[in-house]
Amino acid sequence: MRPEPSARPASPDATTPTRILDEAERLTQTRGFNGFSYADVASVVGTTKAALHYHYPSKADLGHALIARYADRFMGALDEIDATGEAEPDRLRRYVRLYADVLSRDRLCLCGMLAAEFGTLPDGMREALREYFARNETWLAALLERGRAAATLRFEGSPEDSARALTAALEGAMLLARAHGDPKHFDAAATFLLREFTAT
Amino acid sequence: MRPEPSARPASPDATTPTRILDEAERLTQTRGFNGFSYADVASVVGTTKAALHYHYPSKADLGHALIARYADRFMGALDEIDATGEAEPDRLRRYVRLYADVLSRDRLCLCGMLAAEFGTLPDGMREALREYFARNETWLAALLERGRAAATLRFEGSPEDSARALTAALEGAMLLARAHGDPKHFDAAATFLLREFTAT
DNA sequence: GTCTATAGGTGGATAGAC
DNA sequence: GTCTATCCACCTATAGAC
Repeated sequence: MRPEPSARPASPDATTPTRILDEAERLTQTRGFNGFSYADVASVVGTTKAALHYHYPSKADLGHALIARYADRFMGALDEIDATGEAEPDRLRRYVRLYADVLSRDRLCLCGMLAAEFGTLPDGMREALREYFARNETWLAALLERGRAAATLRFEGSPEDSARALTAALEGAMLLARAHGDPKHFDAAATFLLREFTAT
Repeated sequence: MRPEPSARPASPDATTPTRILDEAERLTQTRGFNGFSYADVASVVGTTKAALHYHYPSKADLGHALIARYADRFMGALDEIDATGEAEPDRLRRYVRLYADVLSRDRLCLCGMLAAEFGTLPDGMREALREYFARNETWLAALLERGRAAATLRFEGSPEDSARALTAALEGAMLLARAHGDPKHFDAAATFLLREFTAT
């Protein structure tokens, strides 16, 4: 593969499995799960392909671990948003910012990337992906419903459908912002979406 | 690779370059540009890898041809929409239906798929992709602007930003509908978006 | 837990006959 | 234009020493 500009481990003090996941995650978010090899990860982590296979015997195992950790972190971030106790429009803005932060680090959503590679993923990873999006949308739908009940958010149709549309729009906006080479395109799309839900 | 259920050429009477493009297009839309090989295409077309390399010397050449044909067809479809002379809301519905039709054939937008693989694409294909989305959004922005002027469409902000948000949402909705395994998720998102633009 | 070495397969691409 | 045969780089994965 074409080597990345500065291929250095992001967290040199972490344990090996963590450093492997860190780099595999970065590569999946930038090049896709099919866009990197064990050799790519090993060269950045500073170890060998065999060591990777010791921690993650098959690439499907690695992929499963990637989704599990990413999902845990994301759900953790949602818990933090809930813990703020803010009103729904503010929580919604925080939710959108989660995506913007990923893009600002020149990455795409790990699961959005994997969704694009859905046709080549092993069954286990497919199921984990569906689970991720389902939990994501369940949380968002609950937020939308509370907001509508409190008259601070406005939308027609079911909260579930609106949550799915919003998630899809954010994933697509990340995708196209990167293709355009301009993160501001994401912000414009995000502004548009937030306006639709918060307009009086 | 895991062979597809029914691997038969879709257009057995067409010329070889066309049949190659047909199958490469199908594979890109289902598995991604990095998710298939010349051998995969050759086996379905009923020829050899060498014959493919005769028509498309490198995979980048093949990719460029894929984008060019897809873009031509898509812009042709936009011309047809314009030729109907319908009001903007109806044209917008036709535009959304273009995406739904692709999904109904168990495919994703070719360029959306390539956008996800952006990090691994050669420069020429990246440029062609940007061009595709730019033309797409220009057409859509013009439609939105006319609709707003005629008071048949409603949105805030610039037509360009709204067009980008809409395109992104449709691309993302295709992606997630496939991951969920349910095309109805796309329809729900499309309904939501159309309602936002056409609500009185 | 990490290494060297290598197996076994597939990737894109080419040479040269027909 | 299409074929057979082949090259070489790279892929995932394993064996076995340390």
